[in-house]
Amino acid sequence: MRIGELASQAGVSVRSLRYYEEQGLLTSTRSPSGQRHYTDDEVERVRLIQCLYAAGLSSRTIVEVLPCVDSPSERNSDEAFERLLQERERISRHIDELLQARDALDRLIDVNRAHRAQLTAR
Amino acid sequence: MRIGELASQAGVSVRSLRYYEEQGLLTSTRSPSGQRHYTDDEVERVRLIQCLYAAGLSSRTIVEVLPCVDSPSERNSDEAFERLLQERERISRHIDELLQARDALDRLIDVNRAHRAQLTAR
DNA sequence: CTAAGACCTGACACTGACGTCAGATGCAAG
DNA sequence: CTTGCATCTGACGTCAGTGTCAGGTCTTAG
Repeated sequence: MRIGELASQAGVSVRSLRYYEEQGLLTSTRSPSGQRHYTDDEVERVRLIQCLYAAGLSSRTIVEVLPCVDSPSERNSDEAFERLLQERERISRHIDELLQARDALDRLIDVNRAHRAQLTAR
Repeated sequence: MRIGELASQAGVSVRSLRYYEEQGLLTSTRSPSGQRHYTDDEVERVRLIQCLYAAGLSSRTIVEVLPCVDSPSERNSDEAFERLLQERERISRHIDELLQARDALDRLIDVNRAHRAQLTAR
């Protein structure tokens, strides 16, 4: 599959895929003319990458944890595994922050609804 | 209270406070010499702003919803209220994304733990 | 009064994941 | 063959919140 196909299947831009490769998140085989080719598996990989980005991991961090994705059976990934645990915690903290913020918004919404109800009643 | 005091009480940088003012999130009274002065209430306001930033709202969005904070009783805030609801939904969706990402990490962590256990056993 | 530290404005730097453009090449269909 | 679309590399643009520096003024303790 060529880059455009992968992009549309994974729901990202072609630009992003090239960027991922540049950052070491994704590899491609090249045709003699230099065009990138991908296997079907890469679709899932790109989706995972997107998921991690959405969770606030940076390219560099994703690179650091990739050993746990690519070779969980090898021992060379102590740092990667440690990083994985760290990021899990970070995400949990972030979720807590968002829950707090949502509560704050809910309180605001309630207060405003109350005032609006009054105005309507008058 | 002057800007340094507010900064330390609210746990943000002086730079940030000036930026908030520039963006219309915060107002200050000025001493004759031009120094900013704040009331105690502003501490809470800054904390709320920080909370909203942490939830992914931009300065512009915060400006848009501020009428709901400052004058929930007035009717001029239909758009603001609408925006409030929108942002609440956005945050909820973001929380879902984070939960998904955390699940993905948890699966990775489990797989890696399993492999590690095997290695240790040998 | 004086020195140190807080404050002022204005401006440039930075980060990171892309968008976008330019100019060149590859490839499939008519 | 050609036309048109996909792809290539390389480079610059963007956005937003904040760090940081420069050069000047204000305030306060001793």
